[in-house]
Amino acid sequence: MTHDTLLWENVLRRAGHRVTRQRGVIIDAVCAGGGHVPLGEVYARARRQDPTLDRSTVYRALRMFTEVDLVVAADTGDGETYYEIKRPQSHHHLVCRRCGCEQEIDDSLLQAMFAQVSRQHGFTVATDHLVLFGQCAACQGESTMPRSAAAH
Amino acid sequence: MTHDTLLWENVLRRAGHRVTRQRGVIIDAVCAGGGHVPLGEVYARARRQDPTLDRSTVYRALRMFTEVDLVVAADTGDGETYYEIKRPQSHHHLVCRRCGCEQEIDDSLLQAMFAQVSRQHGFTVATDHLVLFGQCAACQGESTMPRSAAAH
DNA sequence: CCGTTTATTGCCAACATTGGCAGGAAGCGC
DNA sequence: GCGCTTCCTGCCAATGTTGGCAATAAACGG
Repeated sequence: MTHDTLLWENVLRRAGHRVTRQRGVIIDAVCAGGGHVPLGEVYARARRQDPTLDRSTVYRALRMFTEVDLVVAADTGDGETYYEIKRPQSHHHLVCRRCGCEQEIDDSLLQAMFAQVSRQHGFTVATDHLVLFGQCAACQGESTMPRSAAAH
Repeated sequence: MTHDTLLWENVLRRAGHRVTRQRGVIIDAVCAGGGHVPLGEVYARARRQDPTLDRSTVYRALRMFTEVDLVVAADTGDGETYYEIKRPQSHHHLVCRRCGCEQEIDDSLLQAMFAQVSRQHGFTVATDHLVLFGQCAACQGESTMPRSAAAH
């Protein structure tokens, strides 16, 4: 099990939210998915446990989970939002625009930049699941063409 | 005028796209909006010039403009995507989660981090309009450290 | 346990965005 | 200019997501 049942219940209660059967099913579904799970998959998986579950409930639950830092949401730009159980150490993702592959990068790479932003603008960055687009190592090797020409 | 009429026409032609009345109206509407323009505003403004213009056309044109680097898109997380004429030097945005205010930051702040990503992962980041969420200077003063003068 | 209070749910409608399709127009060679 | 080819547009349907509303159930005090 990726999450401790008591843990999320307490997080919710402490934040003033109620612990419901639906929310349990939903957070289980996120865990079951492993890494990044698109909402559709969370919904499908949760529906198997509770066939009356509504999509709105999943959306609302996931948004709330994000607010209390139980899960992180990432928009990879393909039209769907992906969810993932929040790990103690936050991380970010690189998404290749060419082949669509994803890889994780460590938060430490960004911390220096965040600190600089804070120094220069007094702004504390709280983005804990950034998605950076670009081109992965493999795709770079094979592409001699300009990006625009290869796109379609 | 923020954009040179001939410029965008040539960019489109060179990329193998056609120059149409609709696209002209749309890029004018983006320019007229100044900085960040939500799609709805681009649409509304463009409709005034051409009442038969369809929403899909605006979406498609803006996506294409983004691909040929005439425009940059930014998702600030409020449900709408914002568009902006691409400036020679790319920049990014800080959005305060508390008060919703936005400020620009320079690309140079991120370049070091991008270089590091490239070194460690062989991944070339091509994100040229990042939106970082967090808390602005003003909001930090009143929330992180509830001073004597603070709420209640 | 039982009732009260109020967050939450399921249903439904609305909004933002994308994709398919047939008619229309841009670009090009004549 | 004229016609051909192909891209683009407008219309419509579908998908992803959010919000309103009445019924329901969690949390809490008696």
